[in-house]
Amino acid sequence: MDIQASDKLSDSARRRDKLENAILAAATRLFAECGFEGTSIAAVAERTGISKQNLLYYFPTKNSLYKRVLDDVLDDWLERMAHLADPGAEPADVLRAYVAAKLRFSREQPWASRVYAMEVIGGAKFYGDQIRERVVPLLRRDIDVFEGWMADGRIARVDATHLLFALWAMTQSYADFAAQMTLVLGRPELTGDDFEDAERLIGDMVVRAVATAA
Amino acid sequence: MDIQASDKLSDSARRRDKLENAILAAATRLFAECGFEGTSIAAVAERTGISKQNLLYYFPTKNSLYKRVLDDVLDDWLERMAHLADPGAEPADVLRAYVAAKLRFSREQPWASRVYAMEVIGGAKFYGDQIRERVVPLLRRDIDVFEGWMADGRIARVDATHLLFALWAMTQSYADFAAQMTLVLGRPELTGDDFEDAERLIGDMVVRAVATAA
DNA sequence: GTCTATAATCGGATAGAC
DNA sequence: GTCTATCCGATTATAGAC
Repeated sequence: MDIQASDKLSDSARRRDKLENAILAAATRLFAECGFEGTSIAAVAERTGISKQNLLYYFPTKNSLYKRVLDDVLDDWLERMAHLADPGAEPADVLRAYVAAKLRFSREQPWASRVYAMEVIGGAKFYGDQIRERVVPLLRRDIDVFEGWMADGRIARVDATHLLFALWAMTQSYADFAAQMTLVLGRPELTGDDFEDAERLIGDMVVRAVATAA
Repeated sequence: MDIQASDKLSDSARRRDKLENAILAAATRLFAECGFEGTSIAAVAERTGISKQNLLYYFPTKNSLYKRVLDDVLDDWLERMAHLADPGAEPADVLRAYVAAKLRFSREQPWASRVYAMEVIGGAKFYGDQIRERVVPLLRRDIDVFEGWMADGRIARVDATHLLFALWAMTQSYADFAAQMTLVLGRPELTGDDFEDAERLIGDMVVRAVATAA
C-alpha cells in the first residue's frame, strides 16, 4: 500500500518533472534569443507544445519561470566548476582544466550562457542578489587560489582578478558572440574543431601569462 | 535673403539634431539596460523629456530608432578602430594600441557596447546583415594582418582568428560584464585604475601570446 | 491537470487640431 | 513640430468548468 502510493506519487512527480524540464528548456532558449520582455509565455508554451494556461499552472508567473531558468543555469554551472581550483594541483593543469570546463559549458549550454549574459549586461537588476551570494564567493575563492600560487612562487605575479576576468570573458564569448564568430568564420555554426582551436589558444595564453621567466 | 533663409534652415536643423541626439542617448541606454522589447518608446520619450508622440515625429517607428542607435554605435566604433591594423608597424605596438582602443570604447561608451552585445547574443536577427557588411570585413582584414606578420616571422604562429576573438572578448567584457566585475571587486563601479590594470594584463597576455621563442 | 473565457493593462502607431 | 485623443493588437494573469 505504502509502496503503491509512493509509486503513484513518484510517477506523477516524474511526469511533472518531465514537463517542467521541457518548459524550462524552451524558456531558456527563448529568453536567450529574445530577452525577458521579448519572450511571451505564450511563445514558451507553444514551443513546449502545451497551452499558455497550462504553463501558468506549472509556473504561476513569468517572473517565477525566469527565476527558475536562471537558478538552473547557475546550478549546472556551479556544479561543473566547483572542484576545479585545487590549490595543491599543478597550476598550469588547473588553468587549462578551468578553460576547458568553461568552454565546454559554452558549447553544450549556449542558451544557458546567453540567458545569464543578458541578465548581467542589463545590469543584473533581477538576479544581482543571487550573483552576489552564489557566484562572487566562488570567483573570489578562485582568485585567492591564484594569489596563493603567486605567493608560493609557483606562477608569475599578475593581477589575479583581471586574469580571471580575462579567462571568463574569452571562454564565455564562444557562447555569447557565436553569432558574430560564425559570420567571421563563414560557417553556419561553430564546430568541434573551432572549440578545440579555442581551447588550445586560450589555454596557451593563460598558461603563458603566468609562466615564470625561467 | 539667401543667407537668412539658409541660416534659418540650419538653425532648425541644429535644433533638430540636438533633440535627435538626446533621444538617441536615452534610447541607447535603455536598449542596453532592458533590451529591444523591454524598452518602450514611452520610456525613451520620458527620459528625453518629450512626449511619446513627439518622439514618433523624429523616429516614426521603434525599429527605425533601434536601427539608428545601432548604426551610430557602429559608426563610432569603426571610426576608432579603422586605422589601427597597420601591417608595417611594430606588431606588439599595434596589438597594445588595439587593446587600449577597444578598452577605451568599453569605458567611454558602455551603453553602446552593451546594445551591440545584446543584439549579437540574441543571434543578431535584426542587425546581422550590417554586421556581415561592415564589421566582418574589418575583422577579416585584421586577421590577415596578423597572419602576414606570422608569414614574415615577425610574431609566433598562433591561430589569428581566435586570437582576435580573445582580444575582442577580453576588452568587450569590461563593458558587458561590468555589473558582475563590480560585485567581485566590491566597488560601485569600475574605476580608471581598474581599466589600467586591465589594459596592462590584457596587453601583456596578447603580446606574450605571439612572442617568438627567442 | 487541462481547458474555455475573460479581465485588465500596456505598447506601438495613427489622425487631426493648432 | 508639438499636442490631444484614440485605435488596435498583444500580453500577463485570473476565474471557473470539467
